[in-house]
Amino acid sequence: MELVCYRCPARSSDLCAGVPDNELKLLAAISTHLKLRPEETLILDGDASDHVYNVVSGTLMMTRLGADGRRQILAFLLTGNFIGFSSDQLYRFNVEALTDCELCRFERKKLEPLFEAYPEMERRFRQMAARVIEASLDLVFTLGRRNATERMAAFLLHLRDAQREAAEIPKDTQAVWQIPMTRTDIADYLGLTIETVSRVLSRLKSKGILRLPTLHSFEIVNETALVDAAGAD
Amino acid sequence: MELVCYRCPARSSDLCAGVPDNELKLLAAISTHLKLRPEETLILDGDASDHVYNVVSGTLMMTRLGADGRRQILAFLLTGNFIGFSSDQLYRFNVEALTDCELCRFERKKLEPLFEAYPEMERRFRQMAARVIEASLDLVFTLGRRNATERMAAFLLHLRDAQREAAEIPKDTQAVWQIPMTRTDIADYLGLTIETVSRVLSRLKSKGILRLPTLHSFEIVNETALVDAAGAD
DNA sequence: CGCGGGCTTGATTCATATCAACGATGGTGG
DNA sequence: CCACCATCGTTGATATGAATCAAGCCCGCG
Repeated sequence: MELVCYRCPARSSDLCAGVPDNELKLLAAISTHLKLRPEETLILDGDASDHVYNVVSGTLMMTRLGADGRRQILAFLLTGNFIGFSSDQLYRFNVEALTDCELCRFERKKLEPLFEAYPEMERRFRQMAARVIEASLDLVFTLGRRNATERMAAFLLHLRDAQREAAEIPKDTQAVWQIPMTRTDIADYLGLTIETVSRVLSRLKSKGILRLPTLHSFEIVNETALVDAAGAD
Repeated sequence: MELVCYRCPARSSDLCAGVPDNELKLLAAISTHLKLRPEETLILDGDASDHVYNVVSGTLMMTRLGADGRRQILAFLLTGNFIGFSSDQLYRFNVEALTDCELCRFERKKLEPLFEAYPEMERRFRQMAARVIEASLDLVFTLGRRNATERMAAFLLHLRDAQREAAEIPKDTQAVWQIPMTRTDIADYLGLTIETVSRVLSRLKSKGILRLPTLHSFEIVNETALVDAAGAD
């Protein structure tokens, strides 16, 4: 049981990093493992918020649906990310798997006592919340003040950074990065249409800034130009 | 000294509500009072994040500036709101007063021990963080998926709700509400231009949905129509 | 081999930005 | 107290970036 946590790819996530190795069994005792296949739903808008999750592997997305079907993707969730901040008894968003996913699931009310026992864990939890706030505000800036090209460029750089970090790849490594989501998902994240996403990618490619070996991968050929295209910030 | 907290308009804010009356002196002991005049700066991008704040009265705004001067307002901060979530040693945003403001200032490192002593306070702090996350995600949806009219309508309803709550005004009261910010501020919050804001307001007014007694106040004449105009969500 | 879903590309439309002029309002100094 | 000016807001004309409408492509799969 302990081994599960020891070998967990999300061991160093904020949630778990606050617990010392020798106390990991406490975490393991209150957690259950969970696997999801692509398109499976983890949380539906309106679900009771009595469980929280840690992403062990895979990619998920957090979405909100407007009454008339408009969809906004609020966040993509990758290895190490925490899911479950809620000020209410109910979740007000959906979470859905994009790829095969492994998650760690905690009952909220069992997790909370640990915060009293391990102030370090609680401290990290707060930092985690702060990071989520900052990520949301970054997206606010992007949606409020960047044009289509800038949004796309910033998104790709963000995707790369997340994968770099998760895989601990050194900064100057040239690599082909994954795009785990569809064009539609990207559009619904960046507040654009699928056609605009496609056009902007084509333009970045034709300018020699990107390579797009497959629909779901990219390589940055000219990083300077891409950073430049991401613009103000 | 204790009296200051007892009579504080933000006594029931999340930060302070976790502390029982008889322990208020602990909060008072580590807090200092602060007044700001309109346009004064509380936090500058890059400032050390070693103080946090509670808004006692007045309105402030949290902004981010792009390299080329583009500005996005990330949040308006009203009575009872907390300022200071940061995952880092530095703040990555500005906070500026819109009106005369009173604030309560805490040293972060003096506040944190209270969380251990008062788990209820810590619990409320987490809830507060969750609310900030939800507010940011609401704005993400607005910027990503609503048109100019919908943004404006949603914003006005939000302004009303915040004031209603702060002043504890019953739900069906007809009233003139304040608009503490300029048209430029509204534009920079909603990801629009000042001209568009102006036009949308004029249209809502000419349709008989709003009254605009002064530049900085509004009255909702036809609430149903306004809610309708706010659209999907 | 044909079919379908996801994607790209092109033509056109439309919402909002931009550019430009004018109007209101509030503060200051004569 | 009034007149002036600066600032902020409104309104109109035009430009433009992205949405919408419309084919057609590509690749995996039955």
